[in-house]
Order: sequence, then structure tokens, then C-alpha cells
Amino acid sequence: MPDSGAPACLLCLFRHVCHNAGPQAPLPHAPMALQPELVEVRTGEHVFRQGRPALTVYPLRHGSAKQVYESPLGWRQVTGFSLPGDVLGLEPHEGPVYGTGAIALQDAMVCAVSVESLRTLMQAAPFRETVLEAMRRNAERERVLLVAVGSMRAPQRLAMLLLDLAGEQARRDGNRDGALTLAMSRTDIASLLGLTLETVSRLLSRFASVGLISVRQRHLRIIDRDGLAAVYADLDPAPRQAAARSEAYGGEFGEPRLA
Amino acid sequence: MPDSGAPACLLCLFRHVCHNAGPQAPLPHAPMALQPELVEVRTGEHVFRQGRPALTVYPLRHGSAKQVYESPLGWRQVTGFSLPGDVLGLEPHEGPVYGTGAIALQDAMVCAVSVESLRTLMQAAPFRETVLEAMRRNAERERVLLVAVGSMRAPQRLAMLLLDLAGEQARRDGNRDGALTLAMSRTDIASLLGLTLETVSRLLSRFASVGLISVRQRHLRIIDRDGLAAVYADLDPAPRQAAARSEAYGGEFGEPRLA
DNA sequence: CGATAGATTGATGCAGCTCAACGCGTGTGG
DNA sequence: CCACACGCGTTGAGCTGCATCAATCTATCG
Repeated sequence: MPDSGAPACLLCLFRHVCHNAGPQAPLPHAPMALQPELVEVRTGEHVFRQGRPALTVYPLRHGSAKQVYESPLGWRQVTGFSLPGDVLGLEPHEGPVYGTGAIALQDAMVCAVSVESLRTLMQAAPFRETVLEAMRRNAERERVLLVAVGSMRAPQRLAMLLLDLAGEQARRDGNRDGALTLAMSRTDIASLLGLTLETVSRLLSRFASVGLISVRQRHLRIIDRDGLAAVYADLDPAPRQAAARSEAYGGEFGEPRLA
Repeated sequence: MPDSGAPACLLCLFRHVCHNAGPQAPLPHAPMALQPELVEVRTGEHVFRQGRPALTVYPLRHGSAKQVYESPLGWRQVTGFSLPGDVLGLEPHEGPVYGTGAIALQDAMVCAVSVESLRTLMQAAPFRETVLEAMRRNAERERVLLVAVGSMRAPQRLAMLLLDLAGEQARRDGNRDGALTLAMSRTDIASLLGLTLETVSRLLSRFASVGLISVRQRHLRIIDRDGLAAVYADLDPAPRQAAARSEAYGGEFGEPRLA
């Protein structure tokens, strides 16, 4: 029977086609076909492993997770964090296997939706569009991360992450006071951003000492959002011009750093 | 009329469904439906621009191109290079707009295939699989790049790129003697790898002085492939252990650098 | 209450960025 | 045909941001 919907269900991709989500406006031509099994995943355990057959996607109900990619040579890197409402294992190209692994950052609850049923549902145009839109957001995220890691300085990268986390948080519970609980370790953050855990720790302390945030362990509050945004945009600390011009002409590429 | 196929056509995704490609074994249930218009793109010009409606994909016939991504804040970064046979503008998630831009590195010739006809053709399962496989390779490439930029040292990154370029080259003309012509500038390489052009230049010189390669301007030859591979795998220079273990257990993530 | 994992902080070093000068190769105009 | 300029590449010298190594502190849990 419907459990009337967890808070995460309100943001879930599948909310309009899932009985678990409770009463929702249905989508035209998309039947309420889903009543996914709930699966518990304990802290540090895999939701799924990279390279295994991708038969299921996992909307996240409670808890949080990190995506981890392991390159052919065995280098591992965190490629993203997921919060309730996100769908884990959603690959854009119907891969036969998972392209990354997902590991719970805390005891978590996920729904198990077979990709088979997902594919069926995606035959309905409006639902398909929703899913594709989510995939596009994921791809955009990865690209932003690549640029960050490839051409921004450590403080900018961290500021970016904090702003992103706060934004996601706000999108979920509407909590705009900037209070965050970091489910991931400093090591995970460092891996995502291409830094070391010491650097992350130091930067958090520095941000705090400058009044941008407050931190104690994994409890963090954003105090000066605009200040953080300025760090992200690099208007602040380093001898580095504002820059950033669009509409590239010819052979140009010009990051700000080289402008 | 069929032009009997350029060399690039032999590797093209569309070779089995395209009249331009000349005689090819047809794919079951996939008609020879394509006879794309040829378009010339001059050095430094866009094949298409990021953010514009993605109505066409462009198999590359002659020349080469770079993909450039510009983040919302205006930071630009090269995200990849394309060689003849690659399909430019192929987005995994049928985006309404191009997620990156593509710029010709030299005077180039592309075929123009409407995504509409592409979608039609993809209804045939065997063809669809081919295309999806290509998309997966692209995604994998981006992830490898992310890991490289995020956690490998400059020499490894460059070695990786050279090996990759040589591999692609070999896949095309079977030329396994390691001779490459770099169509892209040092600046482009630096952008891709998250380095500066000076570092790239210095590293190429260093590689050459150690006998791994020879370089003169944009002509490059790989002399010691295994040596380069060793640099890539980081068995060589830095005080950094071999590492790389698979089958991650719980909360671990462990890049070699931090192991 | 000891043990263990995570986080903070400090001291030190170096890889790679920055700034700068120069070399090469190609095109352009006198 | 040479002079010059301009884009691209190379090389050097110096500096610094971040990694590295190491010690200590804090939380959590058996």
C-alpha cells in the first residue's frame, strides 16, 4: 500500500508514476506503474558496483551517497554526491553495466526500479523528457566539475562545492539558512575536488576564520553566501583578474588564468 | 551518387547506413537511409556552438576538431579532440542544445546528419547499439580525463594523452610507427590536461631528452611506447607507490597518492 | 576507558604556475 | 625578395600554492 510518501518522494523523478510517492498529479499517458521495493543500504556499503550489469536504478529516499569512479589503471575518484530525491545509477546511454559505483555515506534507504520498467515508462513522452532532463543535469555537473578541477584554485573549488550543497539542500527542505550537515568525509571532498584532505580541512578553517562559514566537524553553516560566491568567482583573494568572456571566436580558448 | 567512401568513412558510425560511405555490409533492419550533405569548416571556426539547438550531428571526414566547454561562469576548457571518423555533437541524452562547442583545428570536412534521421535510424536495434556504444566510450573518456586532471601528475597526464592519440591514430590508418601530427596547439593540450602551455612544452622537451619521443613543432614520434606507458602508470619518476587496488570495500576510496 | 577513524594544525619542500625573453615559421607589404 | 610582424613554441628564473610528512586532538564505539 502507498506509504503516503517520504519527503524525498516529493522531489523524486518518479513521483508521478510511483505508488510509494503517495498522491501526485499523474502524468498524461504515463500510468502509475511503479511500486518499487525498498532496500536498505548501510554506511559504506555499495548500492551498486561499477562494472556490474546495470539492471536497476535506485531513487534515494533517506541518507546520502557518493559516486566513485575507478579508472582502468585503478585510480579511484569521487565524482559526485547524491541526496534524497536523486536517482542513483541513472546512466544516459542505457549502458549494459554501471559506469560508476555508488556507496552510501550513511545508513540509507533506496527504492529499486528495474531499468526494464524505466524503459517502458520512458515511452511516454512527458516522463521521458523529465528523465532526460535529469541526465542532462548530471552531465552538466560533471563538466562543471572537470573545469573546476582543471582550472580553478583550491578555494574556488571548495566554495563551489559548498554553494552547490547548500543549493541542493535548499531545493529539498527549503532550508535557506545555510545550515548543512556534511555526510561525506574530508577525504571524499578532497577526492571530488582533486585536493588533499589536509587542504580541504585548512580551507574550511580559513573560510571560517574569515567569517564566510562556521564549521565544527561535519556541521557547517554558510554565513556569508555572497562572500563564498565571490571566492568561487575568484573576485577575492588571488592576483588574478576577473575575466570570463563568452562568445569565443576562432582558435581562442582563453581561460581567465591565461587571459 | 556514392563517392566510394573517404578513408574516414570506413570507421564512421554511420558507415552501414550511409550512401557516402560506399559499399558496406548493410545492417539488418537498418536501411541505407543516409546521404548527408558535406560541409566544409575552416580552421578555428565552429562546427557548432555550445548552447545552440542540437539539430545535427557531424561525422568528421577530414581534419580534426576540439570540443570546448564553457562553464556558467565563463571558464572555458577543452574537453576532447576528435579525429576523422568521430561523430561531433553526439549527445547521449538527446539534449535540446549542444552541451559543448566544437571548433575545427584545421580545415575540415564534416557530414551533416539531422538528429531526426538519426533518431529514426536508432529504432533499428543493431544500429542503436552501435551508437550507444559510441556514447558510452565518450562518457568513459570524460571520466578518465576527470581522474587524470584530478589526481595524476603532469607527466602522467601528458603521457596519457600521447598514448591515446597514438592509439586513435593507429586505429585509423593502422600506422603503428608512433608518428603523430598534433593538430592542436600547446595551449589546447594544456587546457585539456589542466596545465599551462609552458608545462606542456617543457614536458615534451623532457620526454624527448629522455628518449621517449621526438618532437619538432607539431610533429611528434613515439619512440618508447612502453616507457611512456610506464610514465602514465607512474612507475617511473615520482616518490609515489604503484598502488591501484580494485574491489573497493566500504568507506574506502584511496587514490594511490593518498594510500 | 582504550581503540580507532576522522579532523585539525604545523613545518617543510617541490611541482607547476607566473613572468619574461627569445627563437622559429609563415604570411604580408613594400 | 627582403623586412617586418604576428602567432606559436621554447627556455629560463623565481615564487607559491598545495602536497607531503608528522604530531595532536576529537568523536564514536565496543
